[in-house]
Amino acid sequence: MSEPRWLDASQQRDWRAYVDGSVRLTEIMDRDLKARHGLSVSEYEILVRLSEAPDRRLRMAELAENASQSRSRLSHTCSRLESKGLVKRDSCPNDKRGVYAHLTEDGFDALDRAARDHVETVRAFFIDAIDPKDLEAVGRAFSLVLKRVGATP
Amino acid sequence: MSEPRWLDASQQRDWRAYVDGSVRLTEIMDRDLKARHGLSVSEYEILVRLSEAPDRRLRMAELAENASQSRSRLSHTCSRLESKGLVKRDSCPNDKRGVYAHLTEDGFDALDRAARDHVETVRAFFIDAIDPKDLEAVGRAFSLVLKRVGATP
DNA sequence: ACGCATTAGTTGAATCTTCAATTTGTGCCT
DNA sequence: AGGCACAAATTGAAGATTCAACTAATGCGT
Repeated sequence: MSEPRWLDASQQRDWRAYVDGSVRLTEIMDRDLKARHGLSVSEYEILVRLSEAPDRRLRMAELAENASQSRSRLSHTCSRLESKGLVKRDSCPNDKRGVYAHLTEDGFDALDRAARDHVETVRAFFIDAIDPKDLEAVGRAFSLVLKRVGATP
Repeated sequence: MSEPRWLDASQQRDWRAYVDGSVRLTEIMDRDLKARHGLSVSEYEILVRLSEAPDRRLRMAELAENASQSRSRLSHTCSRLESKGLVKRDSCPNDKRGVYAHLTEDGFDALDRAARDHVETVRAFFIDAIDPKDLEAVGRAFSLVLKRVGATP
């Protein structure tokens, strides 16, 4: 019941800048991807992680983990992606409970096209907006956040 | 149709760290606020902005802008907050189209309680995880992102 | 003062996400 | 082998968000 340790003025400013900036930024990314390629950011992320996996396929649970999504959400989103023909699911030989999601050719092509535009947006609103030293600091900062969060399941 | 300028390895790392870190972080904030106070992050943000406004009230459009939400989303969310008794809306004397949203006493109390816990979570997973110099860099970085994004309506 | 483009805000339907329950299968323990 | 706790994935309903359409009021230009 003690008085909480409030943030000091500069911590407050930094936290707020991050909160506001990141909300606006993802909104832009989302609009852009949706308008130009009909993909939401979370669909895009799924395609990215699959494209980087060996054989372009992953177990659902692993994909959920990589893409920072709940399993349920991934199931639903995968169904949509599957009906668009970008992803295919089939069952896993070893573990009969398991399911592999993998990129189709169309999925790979769609990702390739989307990524070309997406990278320009990332540059325009993030990379090019930030001083290179600060960008490295952002990287360090969020790696540590990630670590901290990861230690809390 | 030219080859896009892909990110170099360290830009890639930094961008990814941010994307993953921020998704996980907001997920934690959301769970925490919801579990302990029955508020989503976006509801919380609305209460915060109202609490800081003169007379604890704002026009809907201004509130939407401050809280980085679409007007439509704000309308829906405000309806929920209103039915919880945390916010009240009444019409604006000058501009008959206009609506003021303002914090109720209950709303202020709920925010006060939530903020005390929230600040601890922000510390635990963000402020305390990051080197102070890097935190400042994050603040600078996202202020610029915000500026860049703001110039694009 | 009239007309008309613009702004404030809300609404309902479609879409997406979360939550809790369900199904199916694994693997340990005895 | 039988029983049982646990893990993988999906499902459907409830809740939240987006999108487009709508109402109502303002204010500018003539």
